Amino acid sequence: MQRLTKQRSAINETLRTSDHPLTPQEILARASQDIPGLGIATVYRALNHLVGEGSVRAVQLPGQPARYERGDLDHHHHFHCTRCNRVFDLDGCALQTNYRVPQGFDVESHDITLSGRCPDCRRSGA
Amino acid sequence: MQRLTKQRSAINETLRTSDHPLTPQEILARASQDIPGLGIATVYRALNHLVGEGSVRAVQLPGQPARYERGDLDHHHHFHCTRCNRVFDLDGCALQTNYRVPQGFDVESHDITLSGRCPDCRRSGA
DNA sequence: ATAGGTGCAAACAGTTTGCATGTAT
DNA sequence: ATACATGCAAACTGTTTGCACCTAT
Repeated sequence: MQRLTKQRSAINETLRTSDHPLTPQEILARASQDIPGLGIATVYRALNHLVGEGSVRAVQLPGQPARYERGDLDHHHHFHCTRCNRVFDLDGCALQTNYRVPQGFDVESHDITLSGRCPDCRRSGA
Repeated sequence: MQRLTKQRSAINETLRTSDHPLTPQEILARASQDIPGLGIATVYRALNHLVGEGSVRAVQLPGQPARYERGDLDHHHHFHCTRCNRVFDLDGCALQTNYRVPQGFDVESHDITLSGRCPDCRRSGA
């Protein structure tokens, strides 16, 4: 039901070899080196399939285009550099362990994004 | 330098009397009752000004259009119901107090969104 | 009087979809 | 052989912008 094409392999491979989440455009740029003529629609379709399967996860940052990362990573969160706009993985969970929501709410998941300056931007910029 | 027009008053009033963040479309719908003919561009422009001033804050949820809330609220986070798509305010900070990022990162802010089912959807839906 | 605001429509960015063609199975 | 995938372009959604007109100061 799921066909393995060279485009999907290239997209998968791109995700698997990145140490941080990538936007569809970044994935297109990288995978295009292997598959000239690759279209952005194909990237989106592949990503949606992979997300559906669970082998890829969408990383949605406030006010940013979606980024994607492999789905087999341990639970973690992200750091968004507001200067260079890069996203870094942060290990572990930053949610307060005893945080309680009001009665009746059923929490199924959580997203945490820390923002600020990454080491590079801190060193060079102000 | 900042002119007080009836459209801005209406937009401000809409935000000030809501107990949860509103999308530009929701703001338009509500404020249009006072100001017939109000345009969506005006809503966006007013919101951008207000955010710039700090009197309004943007609430960006993963994969959702931006929502806006008054800027004078205490630090808090949000709950997003994945069934009805409503957003609720959660009091207090849910960030682990002793959470540390790797050396060199400068954390300036954080966003936390809990997702799941709200009491209404839990009661009715599955 | 005039700097700034408004409404409309056009322009944009990110994402999805229709369709004819191509290809893994 | 055929069901599914691809590439292109058109469509869509959320947001911004250009422009002529309007209005709070």
